[in-house]
Amino acid sequence: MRRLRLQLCVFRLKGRRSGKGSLAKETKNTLRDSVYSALKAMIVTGQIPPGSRVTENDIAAKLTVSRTPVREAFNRLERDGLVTGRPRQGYVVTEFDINMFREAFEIRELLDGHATELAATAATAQDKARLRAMLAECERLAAIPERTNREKFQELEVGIDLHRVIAEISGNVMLHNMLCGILDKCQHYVWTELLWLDEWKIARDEHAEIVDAICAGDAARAGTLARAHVRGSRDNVLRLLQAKSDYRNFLAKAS
Amino acid sequence: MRRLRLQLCVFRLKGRRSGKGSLAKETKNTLRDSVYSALKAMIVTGQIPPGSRVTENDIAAKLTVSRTPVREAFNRLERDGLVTGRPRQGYVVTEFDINMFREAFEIRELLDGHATELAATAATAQDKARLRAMLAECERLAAIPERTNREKFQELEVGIDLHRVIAEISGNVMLHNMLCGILDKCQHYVWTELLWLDEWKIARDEHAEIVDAICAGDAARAGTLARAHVRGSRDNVLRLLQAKSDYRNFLAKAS
DNA sequence: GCATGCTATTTTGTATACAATTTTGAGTGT
DNA sequence: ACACTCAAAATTGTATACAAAATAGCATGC
Repeated sequence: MRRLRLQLCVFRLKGRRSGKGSLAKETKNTLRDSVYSALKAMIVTGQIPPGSRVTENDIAAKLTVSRTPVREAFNRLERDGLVTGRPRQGYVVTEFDINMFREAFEIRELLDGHATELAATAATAQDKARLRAMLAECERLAAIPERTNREKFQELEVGIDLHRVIAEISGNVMLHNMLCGILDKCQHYVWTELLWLDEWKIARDEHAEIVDAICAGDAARAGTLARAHVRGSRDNVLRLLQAKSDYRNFLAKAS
Repeated sequence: MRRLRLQLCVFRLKGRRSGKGSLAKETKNTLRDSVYSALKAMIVTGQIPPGSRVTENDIAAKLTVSRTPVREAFNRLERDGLVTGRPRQGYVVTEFDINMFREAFEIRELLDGHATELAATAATAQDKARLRAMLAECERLAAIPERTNREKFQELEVGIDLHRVIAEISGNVMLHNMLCGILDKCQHYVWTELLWLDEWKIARDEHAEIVDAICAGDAARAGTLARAHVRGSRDNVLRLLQAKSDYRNFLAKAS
């Protein structure tokens, strides 16, 4: 059974402090929250790969805290679906499950579509500026020549954050929270499974169209575009997964 | 600030062991799970009223366990949105918030509608029998003459469970989980805020129509009915809340 | 050489002890 | 009578100790 070996953070996530060593008082919340954020960041970015077993002691030692806050963080992560734990067998980073991926996108089509409709009605001038700025940031990151995984990941993150922000603008807090939960999982999977493929590409044009519709206040069009975008993303991801699976089968047959 | 006084269970929830005294090995899972179930049942049924402050020590003492499993249960409950806790100020059973109620029903319209569509396609003969049995149970409970709150609550619970089962039949596990989370909250509110009103009535006929459509395999009709039913429930609840609010205002003005 | 059973280690589950912070309340001064 | 201060109590946050269970490794027997 693969055992976790915590690697140093390759890069920092904006906003979140991905803790290595003692997580100081940077985030002056409770330790539990800090551990939660740190672990979540490590999982979502694939630094702790899916399927790896994670023990409380290791994490506690790495982060130089006691097991208690680590346990509580694990509880929350389990609730998020990022780790799965059975009674006395510890926790495992949730493995990729193509069926769950399908389910997630099926729900996203509903929720994202609705959130985008609401956002088109509710967006203030400030909100619109914020969305446009995110698009610009995406463009900037995409235009960097010979970019590394770091830039690729940043582009992915901004692209997904765009949907989080749209959900926030919708004004329905519960909707926002639910979508964020789903997006965390998707991000985790996309990053760990797909980003290494050269063919990966964020649908920048689709994002731009959606933002345009929101800025124009055209709720119906924004919703339609968003739903189509989710379907497109799903198909794109499933296609890549298929290619990856084929490749693996090819390797297996060759050996 | 109101302090919690745990009351004895007035009646037991089917399936769940609502723990009073030491929660024995009935559920042979971990203590954390037992505490979680017990607390959740107490909150959902309003035995611990919204707004009451809940301290770890009280619960731990009542259930004769240490604070550790209680803390972990609180963490999960907070994640469910049934209690809200601020860093060093303990936990409070989430208070009723009419806006959150609106948000929940807005999302339910999407998710319940979709789940019902899926269920109409996916339901097996066994599933259909199960749904019909639940309807029959509802009828039976409704027909009891001079029924007490106990029967009223049971009818409510079966009526809500119907939606949980439909979501389960849909086959989309994530959808099922999300809907269950929302329904828990709604049940909690309906029970604590509205059930005392005589006008409260479950829409038995609407439920029957939905089940009929599912059994007929008519996905489109089932979905349409489900969405209309959710809207109807929302309007019904909001109307009752308005009446309650008016009543309170009347009392306040009179004094 | 392989399977089986036992022990030893690891790891989680629970309890308790301690620290830090917030709340409460009494007491004092105006 | 009211407000303010400070101390004591209560409560959560964290650490550690102990118990129970599961895993892993080794030895033994076939």
